This record gives sequence, structure tokens and C-alpha cells, in this order.
Amino acid sequence: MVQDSIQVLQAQGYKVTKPRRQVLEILDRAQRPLSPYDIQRLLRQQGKYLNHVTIYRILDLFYSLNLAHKLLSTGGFVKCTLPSEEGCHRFMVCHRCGAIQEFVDPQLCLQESKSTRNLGFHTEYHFSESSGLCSNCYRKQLQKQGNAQP
Amino acid sequence: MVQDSIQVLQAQGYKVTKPRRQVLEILDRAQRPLSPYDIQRLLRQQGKYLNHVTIYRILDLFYSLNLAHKLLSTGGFVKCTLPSEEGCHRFMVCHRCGAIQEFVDPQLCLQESKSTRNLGFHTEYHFSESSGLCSNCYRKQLQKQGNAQP
DNA sequence: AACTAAATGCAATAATGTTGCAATTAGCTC
DNA sequence: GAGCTAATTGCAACATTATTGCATTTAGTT
Repeated sequence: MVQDSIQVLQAQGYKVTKPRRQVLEILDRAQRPLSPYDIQRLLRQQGKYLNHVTIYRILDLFYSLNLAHKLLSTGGFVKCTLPSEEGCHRFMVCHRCGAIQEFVDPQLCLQESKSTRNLGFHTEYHFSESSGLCSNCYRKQLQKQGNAQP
Repeated sequence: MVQDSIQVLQAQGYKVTKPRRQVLEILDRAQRPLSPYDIQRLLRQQGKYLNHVTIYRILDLFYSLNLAHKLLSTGGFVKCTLPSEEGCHRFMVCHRCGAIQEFVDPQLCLQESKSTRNLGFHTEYHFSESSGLCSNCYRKQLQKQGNAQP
């Protein structure tokens, strides 16, 4: 929810400005990663204008407050959908429709840390993204294949 | 080794050109991710000149042949250090000295796939990078802390 | 309503990527 | 080793993305 993010801003002493609300709403509605310029374009379609510098700065802020994440594989930003930081946030990205889903998995974190420790590395954070098909696109794929082999 | 990559190029019917050799050598020597322009700068320091477009194209080729990987957290390219593709290649990145280490872990792949499958996702590939300290930097860190508390 | 620090807009610039086409070259054949 | 040709590179122009300093505006307060 947008409201939650607004409360975080207030709690941390940041102003709740119109541009910040607008970016929050855009991110909240979009179910895919957006670049700063994506956001600018989407806003323009609604007749709203934000300088791209402003958007960069807002995204930096959101990122630093963990209100948004930067997807590595696409480079775009997504609104964090998890209540609080319970460790490393992971993503699944559907390479067909672009849908994303955020999740945490403490077990995986442990395993990853163990695995890298064995190689002499002291891990502090994991970046993890899985690429594949969401259930919708997977079903469609199966149907298409099914029709192709009568 | 550079030689291995050259053999892959030949085996796939690609020409072994001077620019390709030069980029291979730069990547091989660098123990950190390099952007196309990084590579151009490094070559220039050796009195060699490559058009940046050429470097982009060479990196695209190397990437498509799995001779190089693109690190997501930094955006730079690194030469693949593993013999062949035995699944998803993972990276540890030292955020202090920039050193990287590549590894595979089939067990982790399995766990990740299972984890995402439980969420209705059909994973085909994992992007995984761990950020932390390499053993060298970790030791230095400990020493510094040790000195600070007499 | 007035005040002030924080935030935004603006302008200029830097850095990074991309495209089409002409010139060059690696690897082949003779 | 000379000549051939498709593959590769260089060039030029352009598009996109990102950064900086400073003037202007605004949210939250008094």
C-alpha cells in the first residue's frame, strides 16, 4: 500500500510531497519494474509532469529506505511488497509477461552464506533473481504445445 | 585462460581478430567487472585503440557464447572462469576491493527452483550474486577493529 | 500568515548505448 | 604468397540514461 510508504517517509522525517506521492502511486500500480524515464512517461500520460532529475532523486530515496528495490536483471525499480526487511528480498521475474513476485527465504540465505563461506567469503547480502514463467504464462505455454502435437 | 576462449571462437566459426584478442586479455587480467568503456580506457593506457561500438559488439558475442558474464550488481563484464556451463553461474563480489569469484552450486539451484515452484513459478535460470568481504578484506577489517579496542 | 529547511525544477553536461554504412581484415582458395 | 569474400571493425551521427550546481518552490512548522 502507498499509505504504508508514506508513513515510513514521515517517520523518518522526510516530507510527503506531491512528486513523491505520484511516484509511489505509479510504482504501486505497475506490476513490473520501471526505469526513471518509464515513470516520467507514465506520468505524462496522466497529464502530470516531473523532471527526470526529481524522479532519480525520489527513487534513490525510496531505495535507501527500502521502499523500493532495483531489479538487477532489468534495471528497473519496483515497490517493495513485503512488510519489513526480514533479510534478503528475492524476486521471480516472468520473462514472458514481465510479472514479478517478491519473496524471502531465510533457508536459502543460510545456504548461500554457507556456500560462499566455504569459499572463503563473508557474505553480507544476497542479490537473487529467478527468471522463468509465472503460472499463467506457463499454462498458456503448455496449451500451445498441446495444440501443436495432436 | 585466453587460449580456451579463442578455441571456442574458432569452434563456433567466429574469426579470431586482434580486437577480440585484446578484449579477452583485458578481461583475463582484470580481477574485477569491467564496463565497455572501462575496457576502452584500459586499452588506451596501453596505447591501443578500439572503437567503443566494437567493444560492445565483442562483449555481446562473448556473452552469447558464455565466455563472459554480466555482473548484475555492478553492470560490468567478467571473463567466465569455469570450464563449461554446469548450470547457473554464481558470483561473490567483495564490496571493498571489488574482487570477484565465480562458482556453481547445483544444490542451491535445486533449492531455489523448489522455493519458487512453491510460489507457482517455473524457474529456468537464477541470477545470484553475493555481496560481502573476501578473506583478505575480512582479515584486514578484523585487524582494524582489533587495534581500535586496546 | 510567515518562516525555513527540504525538495523540486532548470540548464547544462557527462556517460552510456545504438544504428547504418563504408572501410578493413581473417581465413579461405588457388 | 596473392586474391577473394564474408565477417568484422571504424566512423559518424544520434538516442538514451544519468549527474551536478544553483535558483525557485513548497511542506511542515511556528
